[in-house]
Amino acid sequence: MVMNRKCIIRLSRYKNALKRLKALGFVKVFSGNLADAAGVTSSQVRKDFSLFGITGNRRGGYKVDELITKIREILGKNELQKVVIIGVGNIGKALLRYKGFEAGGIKVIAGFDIDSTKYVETSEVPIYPLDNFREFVHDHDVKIGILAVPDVAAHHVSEIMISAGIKGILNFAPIQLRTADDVVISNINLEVELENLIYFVNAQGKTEEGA
Amino acid sequence: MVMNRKCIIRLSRYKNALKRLKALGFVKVFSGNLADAAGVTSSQVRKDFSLFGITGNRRGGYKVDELITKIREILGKNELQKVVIIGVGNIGKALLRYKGFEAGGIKVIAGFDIDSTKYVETSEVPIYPLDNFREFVHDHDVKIGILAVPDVAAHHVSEIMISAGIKGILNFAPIQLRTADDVVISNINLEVELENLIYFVNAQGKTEEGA
DNA sequence: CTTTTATTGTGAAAACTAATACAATATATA
DNA sequence: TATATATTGTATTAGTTTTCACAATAAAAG
Repeated sequence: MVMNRKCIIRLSRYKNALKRLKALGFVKVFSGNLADAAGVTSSQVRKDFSLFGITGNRRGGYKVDELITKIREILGKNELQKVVIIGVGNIGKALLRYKGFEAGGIKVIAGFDIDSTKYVETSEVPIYPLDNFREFVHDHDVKIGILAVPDVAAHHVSEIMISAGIKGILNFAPIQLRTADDVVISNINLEVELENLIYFVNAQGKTEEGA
Repeated sequence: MVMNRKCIIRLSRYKNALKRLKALGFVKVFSGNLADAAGVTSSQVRKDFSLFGITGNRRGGYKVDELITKIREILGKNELQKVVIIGVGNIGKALLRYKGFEAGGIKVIAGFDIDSTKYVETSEVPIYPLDNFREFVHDHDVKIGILAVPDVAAHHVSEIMISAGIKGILNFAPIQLRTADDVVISNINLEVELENLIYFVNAQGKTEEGA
C-alpha cells in the first residue's frame, strides 16, 4: 500500500489529464503525454505506475480507458463517495453549490450548521442542525466530512465529527487539528497559500534583479 | 533565499501559532512550544529558523514579538498585500466575502467577471468587468490574483492575468496551468484533495484489518 | 523474417528533507 | 561567584523522493 501523499495526488492529476485526453479522442497515451499534461517528468509517471503495479506495453504506451479504470480503482472512486459539509458559511455554502464534484464520483449529500436560520431541508442539498449529525452519518455511512466552521469552533466540531464516525476531514479552518491515529486530516489554509505565493513572487523579483 | 515550499508553509504556521500564543499572554516561547502548536518537531523549528537566520537565546528561547516581526518580514507581510479575484462564481464569491484574510495583512480589493449581471461597484469589494482588469492591475500595482473561473476558461484567463502583470496565481480550476518562468502558480484542487482523503481512509481501513 | 526504433519498467545514483545528537552557552540556583 | 540545568544551533546521520540510465521488448519498417 503506497502511503506517499504526493504520489496519490499525482495519480489524481493523471486521472484528470486522462479524462481530458480521452475527450480529445486519445485511445492510448505514452508516459510523456501524461507527464506534459500533469506537469511532471515521464520517468516520474512510469515510476508512479510501477509502484501501483500499473503496466503498459513497451513501445505501445498505455490504453486510456484501462488506465482511467485502474486509477479509479486505486483511488476507491469506482463507487460514489458521499461527503458532508459542516459549517454553512461563505466557504461551506460555496462547496454545497459547487457542481464540479459529481463528474468525479463525489457527492455532497448534506450540510450541517448550528445556526438555525440556515436549515433548509428542501433544497437540492439539505442543511440540517448539527444535532442531527451523528444520526445522519450513521444512517448514511458517511466517512468523509468537510470542516468549514470558524477557527474558534473548529477543534470542538472536529471532535463531534470523529466521535460520529467520520474518518477523513478536509479542514478549511486555519488551525492545526490534533486527532486520533485512525482519522486522516487534510488542511486547506487559504491565508497560508497566499503567503506562500507572496513570498515566492517577492523572491522571484529578487533573483531576477540579481540575474 | 530559501526556495523550499514546505519550509515557507511551516513559517506561516509558526506565525499563526505565535499569534495565538501571544493572545494567550506568552512573551517568549521555546522551540518545543512552537513545535507542538504547529505539529512538527522542535529540531525542525530550530532548523527552519537557522535557514532564515532567525536566532533566539540559548536557554532563553525566542521573544514572541520579535519572532512574529521577523517572520512577517521574511514572508513580505509587513506591508498590506492586495489581491484580486477573477471569476465571481460560488468559490470566488465566498472568497470575496471571507473576512479571515484581513487580520493577516491580505486584502481582496476587487473581483472581476465576464458575466455582466455580477457587476457591483458599490459593495464593500467591487466587482468589475474583466475588460477593466488590465487597467485596474496597473493602477493598483496588484501582483497576486485568485483564479476561480470554470476549467474551460482557466487557461485563457490565466493568460490575461499574466499579460496584465500578475506574478502569482492561486488557481482553483482543476487544470494544470502552464506559464512563464517568472509567474508563480499555487493550485488548490478540491476534488484531488477529497480523492486523497478517500484513498487514505480506505487504506487506513485495510491496514487496520491487517493489524 | 530480420532489423530498426521507440517506449516501458526498474535498479542505482543523486538530490532533497527531516531527525538525531551533542557542543555551546545563557539563565537559574546555591 | 561557582555549579547545575535547560535550551539553542548545527554537524552528522538517516530517510524519502526524484532523476538517471539502460536492458527488455513490442511495434514498425524493410
